[in-house]
Amino acid sequence: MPAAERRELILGHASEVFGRRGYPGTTTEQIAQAAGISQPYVVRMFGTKEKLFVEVMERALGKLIVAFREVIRLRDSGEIPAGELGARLGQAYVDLIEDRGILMSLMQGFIQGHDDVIGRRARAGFLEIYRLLRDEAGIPADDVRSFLADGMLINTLLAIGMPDNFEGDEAATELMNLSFGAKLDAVLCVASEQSSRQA
Amino acid sequence: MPAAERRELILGHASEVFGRRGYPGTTTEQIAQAAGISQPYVVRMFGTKEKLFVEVMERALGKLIVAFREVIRLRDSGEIPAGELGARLGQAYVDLIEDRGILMSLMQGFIQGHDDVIGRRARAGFLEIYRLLRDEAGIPADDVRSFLADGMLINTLLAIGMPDNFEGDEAATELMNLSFGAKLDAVLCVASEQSSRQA
DNA sequence: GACATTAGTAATCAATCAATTACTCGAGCG
DNA sequence: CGCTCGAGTAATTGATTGATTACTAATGTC
Repeated sequence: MPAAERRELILGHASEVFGRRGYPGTTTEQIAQAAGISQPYVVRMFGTKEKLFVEVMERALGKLIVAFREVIRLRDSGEIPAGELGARLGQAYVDLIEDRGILMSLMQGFIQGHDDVIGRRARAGFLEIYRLLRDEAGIPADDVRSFLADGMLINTLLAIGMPDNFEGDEAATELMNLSFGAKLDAVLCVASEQSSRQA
Repeated sequence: MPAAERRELILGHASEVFGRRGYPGTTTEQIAQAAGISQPYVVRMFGTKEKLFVEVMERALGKLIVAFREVIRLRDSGEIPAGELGARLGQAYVDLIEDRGILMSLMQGFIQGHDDVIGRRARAGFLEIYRLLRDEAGIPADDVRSFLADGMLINTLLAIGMPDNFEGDEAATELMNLSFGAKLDAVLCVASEQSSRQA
């Protein structure tokens, strides 16, 4: 397999494992197994575990930005009404759950703020999103804050494993309905897929 | 020093270190150093690192619940107007930042959802807060969701280290002003204290 | 004044993990 | 063929880490 392809394959699996277990909680061996290759090859391809994680974060941030920019483009070209911008951005965010590694590995980077390298990149990334929504999308600052807050709640619910473990709990069901809206079915579908893949 | 007192002292320091570095990223040695005792004693007092972390989470959750219940009591006894309940609860939450370990160790537990023991406890704790606000405080479900979202954004901003590294960044300053409100000064004060303590 | 009991520590161990080294295998190619 | 180069692994290593063991020093107390 050509190196570029293998690289992207590793990044995809690393994204998932890092997203689930966090940066310090993930071993390069776990990533190697997920990608179906040997541990030394993971290290060799990215230099260090830290560099791999930073690349995973950058890839996730990139996909998030692309998704948001596409919605903004649709608004600018008049394909969607300006009043719907917020709802469409929210929809774009929730859609990203389908590749859960994207949102989760980003979140895992966010809570690694104490780390010099990862923390710096995480803060820059977070502010990049903030500016994108405020300046490029033209959303009022406090609405951006509120939008980001909703996103962080979604991230937290995913990270805490709520979709995989809410079995019949009335409060959990209600909270998830309110947080994920119409996308809830898709979220649960992904959850059951991932549970079975893990087993 | 009597064991009970030492225990609480260790829990306090463990809360801070776990909150900053996360569960897998923290060593029992780091906690021992912070508490000024030997590493084996930390392990002996709590059995395992995992049990210590669960106790840290439980302690943090307990303090959060006490703070919220106090606000609800003030509303019930008429000492604060019912219309101010949400604002007062928000204030109570932001006040907790002064012991940053409380919010951060809880957050570190939330993103450990994949772990059987910690994840189960984290989910139960999160739902406990949800029910407290909805049932005991009587807040409409979607307002509770929104309140929790704001809390998760605050947690994320703290975890990402924004208060310690926003130096002159216009976007970061604006976002923090919007998120922490009047409490921003106190947040930054704690931040500088912790930075100097770390050095 | 022996004797527990409590509050700790020093030394060490087994396991884990990221990283390095030294290889192997196969495809292209002159 | 002989030879290199890209893709990959097996074996190993040095450092870290949670946990265990075996101790010691102080504090009552009968």
